Amino acid sequence: MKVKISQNKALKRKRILAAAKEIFFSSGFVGAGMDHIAAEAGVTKQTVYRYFANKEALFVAMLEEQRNQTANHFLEALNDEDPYVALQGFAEGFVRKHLSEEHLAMIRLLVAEGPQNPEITAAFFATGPKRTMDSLALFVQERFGISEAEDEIKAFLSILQSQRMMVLVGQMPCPTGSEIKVFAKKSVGQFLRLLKIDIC
Amino acid sequence: MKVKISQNKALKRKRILAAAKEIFFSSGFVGAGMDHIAAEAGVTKQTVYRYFANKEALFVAMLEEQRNQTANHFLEALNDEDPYVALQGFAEGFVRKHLSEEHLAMIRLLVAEGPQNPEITAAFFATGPKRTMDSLALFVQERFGISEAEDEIKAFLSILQSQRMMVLVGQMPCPTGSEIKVFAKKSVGQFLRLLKIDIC
DNA sequence: ATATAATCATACTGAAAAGTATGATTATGG
DNA sequence: CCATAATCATACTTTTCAGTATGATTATAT
Repeated sequence: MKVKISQNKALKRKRILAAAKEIFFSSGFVGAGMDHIAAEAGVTKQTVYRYFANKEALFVAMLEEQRNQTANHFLEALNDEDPYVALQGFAEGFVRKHLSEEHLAMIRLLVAEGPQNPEITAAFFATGPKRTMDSLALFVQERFGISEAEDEIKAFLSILQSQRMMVLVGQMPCPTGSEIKVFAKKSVGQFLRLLKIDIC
Repeated sequence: MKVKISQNKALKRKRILAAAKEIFFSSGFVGAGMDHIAAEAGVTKQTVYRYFANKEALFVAMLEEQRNQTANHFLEALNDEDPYVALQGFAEGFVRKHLSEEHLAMIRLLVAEGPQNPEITAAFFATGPKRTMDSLALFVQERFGISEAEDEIKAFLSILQSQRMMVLVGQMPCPTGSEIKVFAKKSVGQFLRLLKIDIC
């Protein structure tokens, strides 16, 4: 009983990329096997090699796919009319994203394979952080009338990202949703203090 | 005579561990070959296996060795009579260490192999950060009369460590000595602002 | 000095995994 | 309906590498 499967090439490509993501994320670049990826995609190894020249090409294509599908929707929170609510929402979303399983797995891959392929990691991180920085700079300019706050913004983002490193390195377990809320609130408070804004 | 034996054995062990460090750091856990390590140590593979049961045992032993030989001498800077000089010295030493080639290589190894061997990374980071936190807590208590500054200290250390992540991930090149100085100064200023200490 | 233990040199085993080959089978387009 | 391209199933090649085996050689111990 063969179900008629649409042999759409783009679909099959996506299936292979999804399987590659699954396996690369869970096993790392070297740990992932092409047979394994093919099986996960419900496809033969030869089919994988018809779409991608070799393992590294598949890896890079998968990173590309991932980067294109990843949206920084936490920036939208900055549009809230109340600037403090906006910051809180941003901080929460930012931390949540940077602690997501997908993001952690990606960081692990990039940190591990980074030295061998520096251009890959550089490309992946080229756009994201810059846009976040710019959005925050515009935000503090418009809402608080503060310009030249680059150092404070960098510090803010550093604080928000600190848990990621600790989780990556086994210093702490991945925090829960409510723990993230508390942490985000504290961090926003520290950001405001750095900007010399007294909230109370 | 017994002493002489153990000295020779200990020496050979150290040579093997040094070679392992070299190769593991430059090639990663999987990329490092036992033949390669043995050659680097000027020893036969069988000798390596006489001292260490297998690759993973050698890896763990190497991490242990590294941890024991790594001193947090940046803590000594906190003893300076001028608290601002003390903080500046601490910050500089802290950043410099966390950007050293050795430390970066170690982080890469631990982040990459972390998921497979969580206990290794946990053990490695068990003592260091805690002692640093405690020393800083004592410092602000004694010098500034501030207790309960845990959140601010965490933020300070997060800021100081932020460049490491960026370097690891290819967002920025490893900063020079003078750039580290400038960065440390800025960061100390932000720490003081978080503590509500007005320096000017 | 002689037995014992450590090291050397070299080769082998076994497993894993990337990539290839091939003939059969199935889908697709004209 | 037929030709062509894609996919399947399976097996093979080749390489790499951890770990083992062995016999020779050197150091250490009693």
